[in-house]
Amino acid sequence: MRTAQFAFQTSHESGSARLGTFVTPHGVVQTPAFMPVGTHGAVRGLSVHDVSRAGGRMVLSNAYHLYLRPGDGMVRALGGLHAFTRWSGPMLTDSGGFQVFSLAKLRTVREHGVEFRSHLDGSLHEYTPERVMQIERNLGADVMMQLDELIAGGGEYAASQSAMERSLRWLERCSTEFERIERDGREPGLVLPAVEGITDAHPDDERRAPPQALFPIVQGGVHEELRRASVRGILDRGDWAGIAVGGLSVGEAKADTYRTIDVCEPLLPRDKPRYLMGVGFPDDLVEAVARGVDLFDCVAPNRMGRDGTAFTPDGKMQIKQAGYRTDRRPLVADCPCEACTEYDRAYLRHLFTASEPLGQRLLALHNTAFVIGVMSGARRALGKGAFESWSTEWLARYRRNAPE
RNA sequence: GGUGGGGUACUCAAGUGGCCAACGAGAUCAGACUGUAAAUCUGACGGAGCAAUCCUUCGAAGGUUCGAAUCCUUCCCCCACCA
Repeated sequence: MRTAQFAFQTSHESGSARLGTFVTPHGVVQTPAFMPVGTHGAVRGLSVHDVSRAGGRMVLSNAYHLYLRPGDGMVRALGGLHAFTRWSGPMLTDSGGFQVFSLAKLRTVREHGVEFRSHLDGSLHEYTPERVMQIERNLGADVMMQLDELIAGGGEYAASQSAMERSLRWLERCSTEFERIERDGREPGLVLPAVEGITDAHPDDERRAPPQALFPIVQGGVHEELRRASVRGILDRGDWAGIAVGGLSVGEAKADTYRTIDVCEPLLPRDKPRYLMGVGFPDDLVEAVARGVDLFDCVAPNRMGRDGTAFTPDGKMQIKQAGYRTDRRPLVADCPCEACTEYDRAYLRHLFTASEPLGQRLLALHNTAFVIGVMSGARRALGKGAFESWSTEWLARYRRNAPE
């Protein structure tokens, strides 16, 4: 595995929390870090400049969605995901494992793979671990995720076990295919779509995939033995540039989420980044950093902003509330984002009541900048050796007005 | 002046004797969203009450009926066409 271009180092620790540096072929990410989600090759509503200005250093896209549209071969023919989207920094592609879960009504899971009925046009697609590796290789993100299977939060032991064990078997197949492509180049039969201006869609040196790393995903629901077995199974199968923990924040109680991270953490290699998939409520981020997680992604900041909920140091805020009608204050005092420095709450509320897309964009931008800011706050505290007091105070303030 | 159509809750708009405090939509208010089928979804929306329930409503006033937004009479407005 050409992981030489991937490296991870920690410089400070506080309990399980770590301050680290994740090196990828497209740049360096200081951890803990939040990765904004750009499912279709764009962080919804935001430009790459918006994301960059918000402090984003690494973003993700989704292999399943890009495979359906515009097609992974098309992305490759257009120069790969970096060139296509103009995001020049580190990128990660999720495999579509989450869609096995979220599009449950449209698919059938078999050992060989997943049969998907496209949500776009109803066409049938076979999605195997091998095919997913080819897709993610064609997309060309720095980090690619294995195909996995997850089940709804708090799932039964047997179902969790079955999904966990299948994820391990699929990891084996993903890994084998990943190495085959590494060795033999991309699948020789692939005919790339014709793209104007590109005369030779795949010159010889293009046959070799760009340096990429494959991350395995720990599964096992909220069952401790299963989580431990999953981590052991993953580590038995090789050395990875990073390890993800998946299948959390999918409906289970927060206490179970935290407890499950606690179960996995001591077993995970200390010299590799840990990526907690799909977690991104501000308090969950801080709790997970305290439990040794380095990387996060989540659609919630963007989506909740789009739907009118803003994150603040004092908890959630619903900008549509009538009380903000004449509120001239910024959304969050001292927040450096565009929404907070250029506009006031009364105007932002107005944009929402008037259904102006600008309001959605500004709150999505703010929330994205906010969670990224929480991560940089955590890094500063770690660097000063003050993480424990910082996180305690941060969580106390954020939750002070919470109803629960 | 004549003929026809119409006035329903914040707005638009169903409803023509009991199942109507009154379909539906919008607006408004509140809430939810965690590896994005999400500019989505949920709830409230005449008043009071935790609730059973009670009170006030369908242009106005009378009337018929066990019972009316719905039927009758008169009146007030609006629209179209004809003079």
